[in-house]
Amino acid sequence: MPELAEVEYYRKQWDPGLGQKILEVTCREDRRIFRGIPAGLLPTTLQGARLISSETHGKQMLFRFDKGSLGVHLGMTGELYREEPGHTPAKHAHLILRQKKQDLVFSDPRLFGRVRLETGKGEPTWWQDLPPDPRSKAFTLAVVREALTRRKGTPLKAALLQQEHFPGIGNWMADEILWQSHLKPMRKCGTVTEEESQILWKTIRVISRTAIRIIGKDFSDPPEDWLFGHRWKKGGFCPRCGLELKRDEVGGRTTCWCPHCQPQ
DNA sequence: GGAGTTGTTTAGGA
DNA sequence: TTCCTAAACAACTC
Repeated sequence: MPELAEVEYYRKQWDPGLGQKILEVTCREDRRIFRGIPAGLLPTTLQGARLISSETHGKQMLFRFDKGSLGVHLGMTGELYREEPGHTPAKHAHLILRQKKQDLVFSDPRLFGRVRLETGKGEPTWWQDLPPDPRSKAFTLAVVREALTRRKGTPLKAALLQQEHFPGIGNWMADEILWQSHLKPMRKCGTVTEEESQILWKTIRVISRTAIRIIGKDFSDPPEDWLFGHRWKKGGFCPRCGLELKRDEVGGRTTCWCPHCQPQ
C-alpha cells in the first residue's frame, strides 16, 4: 500500500510517543521483517530509550532514540498505528513499543516490510546513502536526465519504480505521473526529449508534494481530476477526455493509462 | 479455487 | 560490466 505520502501518514501515527520512554519492547524476532538484526538486540537497545524524532525519505522511515535509531520500511502491507497501553497484540503485529500513555505498533501481514536497528549515536550509513527525495531541492532536472540516460532501454513506467532513482514512487504514483505528463508508460527512456524530461521532472515534484499534503495529512483522496480515483477498477474512464482507460502489464506491474491522452 | 495486490531482492540471461 | 526480466517472498480479498 504505502508510497511516499502514505509513509508520511504512517510516520505521524507514532507522534504521540515523541519525547517519551519505551518501557517495554514486544517483538517476534523470528519474523522476516527483522532479518539482519541479531537476536535480542532490539529489546536490549530500545528498552528504556526515549523517542526523540522521526522523519521519512521516500518509502523509508527513521525513528531516532536517545540511544540508537530504528529504520522502518512498510513493504506492501505494513502499517504503523497506536493502541491503548497494555493492549493485546493483533495477529500481524510484529513490533510493539510500549509506553506509559500508548503502545506504538508495527504490523505487516505479508512480511515484505523491514525493520533496521542502529545501536550507535550517529546516522546509519544506509540512511545517509539514500538518493535525493523527489520533494527535496536535491532532486534536480539533472537527476531525471541521468536516470533516463542510464535506463535508456527501460520503459518509463519501470524506470519510475526504481528506488535508486525515484525513492518513494510506487505503482499508483508512477501511473499518475505519466498520465499527467502525457507520456505513454511503455515508452523507452532513451527516446524522451529534453522538453519531455522537464515536464516529467516538474510533474514528479508537484505530484509528490501534493500527495504528501493531502494523503500524508489524514489519508484523504487526491483530487477527482487526478487519475488516482479512476485507475483501480476495470472499466474506469479518463477524467480528462472521458474515454475508457487501458490496463497493461509494464515492468512487471499492472499499469493504467489513457491511450488518447498518452499517445506516445 | 484462482487471480490479483500501491514492494524489494535475487538469479540469471542478454 | 551493465542492464533488464522474471521469480520469489507471503497473506489476504474478490
